[in-house]
Amino acid sequence: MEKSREKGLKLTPQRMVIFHILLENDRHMTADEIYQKARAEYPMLSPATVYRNMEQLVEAGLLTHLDLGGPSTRYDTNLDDHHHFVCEKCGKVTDVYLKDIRYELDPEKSDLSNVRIDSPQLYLHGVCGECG
Amino acid sequence: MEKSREKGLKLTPQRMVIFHILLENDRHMTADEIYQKARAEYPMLSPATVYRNMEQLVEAGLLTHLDLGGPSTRYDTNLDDHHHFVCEKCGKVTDVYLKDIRYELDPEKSDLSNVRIDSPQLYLHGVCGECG
DNA sequence: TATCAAGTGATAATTATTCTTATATGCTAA
DNA sequence: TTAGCATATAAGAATAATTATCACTTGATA
Repeated sequence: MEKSREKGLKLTPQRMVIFHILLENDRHMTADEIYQKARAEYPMLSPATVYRNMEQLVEAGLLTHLDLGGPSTRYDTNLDDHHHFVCEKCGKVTDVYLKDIRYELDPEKSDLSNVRIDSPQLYLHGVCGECG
Repeated sequence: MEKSREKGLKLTPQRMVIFHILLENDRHMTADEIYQKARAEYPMLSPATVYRNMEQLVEAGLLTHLDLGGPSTRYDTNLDDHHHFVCEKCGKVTDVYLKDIRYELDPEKSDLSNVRIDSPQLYLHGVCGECG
């Protein structure tokens, strides 16, 4: 029975709390933000558990990293093909859906002929409605 | 003489060393990488001085932050209008110059009509020639 | 010359994260 | 049914990156 090689993620109470937080909140939280909220439901939760679980969820393909400056890694629960707008003032992140994106390299300055591009990610920086 | 209100950045020896490092090296260094190289030239240099100066240079418009996941902030000395390719394997960052970039929002899902967009930044993730 | 802003090194402190260790839990094989 | 293993955990130590604090220096300015 080839069963033993599976490394399944068990659905522990801690994970259920984390899932719950992820479902109820903003899509672009840091591990610490999740930890802070989760302790309300599960006070003995340890930060290490949250950090560990977040990375496991990334590996399992349920989350992705979001790289927006700032000290802490953010996680994105939105797995759709999308992009981001970031407000420079308040830091709020908004998902941006595109119908189309196309870009043309400047061949004199950039040669990407020998690289494999997986995913173009567009980050729109600016000032949001509330701040501007 | 309206001179006293200027807050000039003095050209201290420490700053000269930092400039020197910035000119001679990769365009996407972390503050610590710069510190490590700079101490060779100026052993009593303090890390705080490097971190402090890097942020001052950003404020002065001579550098920009580069947001590429990973633990440390990177600084970009290239002020041209450009974008970045990041190798997922080795982490190397390559400047990408575009002749043109255009994107079309999906109006049903994204409304950016009340935001001001300063700069679209394209990040191309993939695998570089050496790694792929 | 007294003053002051800018700048610095040393060090403490903070933040974000990871590691370590001892322990728990539930499945699986004997 | 029970030993053993993989998965998981809390707690706290440890680490890395960065920032804050403080006392001191320096060069320009009033």
